[in-house]
Amino acid sequence: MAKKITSREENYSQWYLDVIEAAQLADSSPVRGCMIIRPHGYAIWENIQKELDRMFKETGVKNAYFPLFIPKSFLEKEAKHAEGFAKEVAIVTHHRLKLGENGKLIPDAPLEEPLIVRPTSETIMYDTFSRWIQSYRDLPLLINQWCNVVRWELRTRPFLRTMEFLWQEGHTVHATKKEADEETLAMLEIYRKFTEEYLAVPVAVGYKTESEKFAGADYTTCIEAMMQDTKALQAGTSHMLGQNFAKSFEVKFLDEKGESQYAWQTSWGLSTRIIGALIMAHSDDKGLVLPPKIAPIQTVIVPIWGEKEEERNNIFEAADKIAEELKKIGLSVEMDKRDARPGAKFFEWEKKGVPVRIEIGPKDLEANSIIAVRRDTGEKETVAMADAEKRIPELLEAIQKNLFEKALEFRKENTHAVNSWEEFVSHIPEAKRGEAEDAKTGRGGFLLAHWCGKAECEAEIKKRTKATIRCVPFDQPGEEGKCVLCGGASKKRVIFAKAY
RNA sequence: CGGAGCGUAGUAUAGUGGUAGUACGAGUGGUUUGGGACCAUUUAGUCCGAGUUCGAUUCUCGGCGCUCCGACCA
Repeated sequence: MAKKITSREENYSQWYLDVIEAAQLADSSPVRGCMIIRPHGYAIWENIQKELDRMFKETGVKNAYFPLFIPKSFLEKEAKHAEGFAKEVAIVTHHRLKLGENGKLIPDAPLEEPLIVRPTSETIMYDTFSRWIQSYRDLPLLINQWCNVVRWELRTRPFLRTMEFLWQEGHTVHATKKEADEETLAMLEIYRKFTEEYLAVPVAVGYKTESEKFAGADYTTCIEAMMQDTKALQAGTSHMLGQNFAKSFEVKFLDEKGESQYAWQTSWGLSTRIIGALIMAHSDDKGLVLPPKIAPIQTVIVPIWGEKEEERNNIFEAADKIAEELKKIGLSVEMDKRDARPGAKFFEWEKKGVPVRIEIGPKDLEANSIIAVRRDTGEKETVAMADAEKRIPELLEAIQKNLFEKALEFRKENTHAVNSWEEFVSHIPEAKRGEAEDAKTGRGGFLLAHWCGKAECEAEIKKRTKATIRCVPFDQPGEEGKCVLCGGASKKRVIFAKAY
């Protein structure tokens, strides 16, 4: 029997920290809520970067880098943006330390203007963009930046909400509103495609409500995923900024008639939070389950040998040959020749989420075959050595497909159309200390319900159930209905869910 | 910053007002190797401080630490 790592029911976040061997620094630490990512977790991030970067570049986006520090005056320029981020920024006020009498270092030399550690880079980038852009010939400007940002959150959760996180933020500038609208949706589509096709995590796409949109945007679009505990996770956002920042930062251009115009802008981001989504969407009690397209190791080969040295050498030779063949067709292969028992190795690679394990032992060598084991289903099959380079990619493809379908099926099972308040609250999970007022014993999930569009109703529902509007989905058909709370008129259902 | 709970070996856990156990891990020697090996052996622990007591790991108070929950959050 496999040893369970830690029960998901008891403590979800501890469980996935265990499987990925990552850590969040404790609350008592001065850098509480920051995270440490070990090599195996970081390798996943590198693969995410690689694929996203490729997709961005196909649309003409170029990478650049801007300063970590933002002058306070920059953040003040766009009023809504300033208001939205003021509560959660780290501020640099000094630029030197002096040695005190007791050996303690004391901040010295205050800065004339405090610097904000970027919570996002709109302001510092657009100040520069205003100088880069002169005429319509300079547009569109399509810039992306891979960096870290800091948001001083009161309560953190590993990967899902950390004080410092890694992300990419894209910023584009356009001559027309239409072009910017299209860009906003095009980038969201890249996020959807990436998340579904590479991470095998199905997502709902739609608009954020006014109360949930990005501070300073005209509107925000998002992808929302469902985790295995039925809670929702915002996995990526794409914002139409309109001319809000253009007006604050003087991002102007001369059009074909020689007239000065404010530009239209978008920004879009996806962070290390997506690793949390990946872990929580697929993993089981044996550990991580990684979709083949993003797994740092796609196949691990575990040779099994007896006591005879000659036999061992023969097995190693055959294993090396298989590894070479698989590497030649582009797979990432790990060879595990360590002197340990096979069972111990199996468990270790399962915990790390490697999609396919290959076993080669004396019996297999004799039969000129190998054993291939799928991580998602645990199924074992015998494959002729000559067929390995054909069969292993097939298995990887099947795993990728199966993971997505399983997650999609789970989401379907936990999505409910509800038509009354009684029905709505019947799906809200049982109340714990200090939780939702109207909670019953439901399983949660996505609730498709009518909503009148008023922020007061949205807030009241949140207060009573802890469920928020995750998005106003693009693909919901128009349908006359009544707001689930106040009975006001509604033309479309929205997705309510408890969120991370 | 509030509310609750918990502090026993590297980790996970028992137990007791009088000698602190077990498992895993780690070290050594040997036998092993197709699902977390076995035998022998070694290793290491009651968060800190004060009080009650002949005696405190246990009871009381204070501190510190950790976890969970809440406020905050695109």
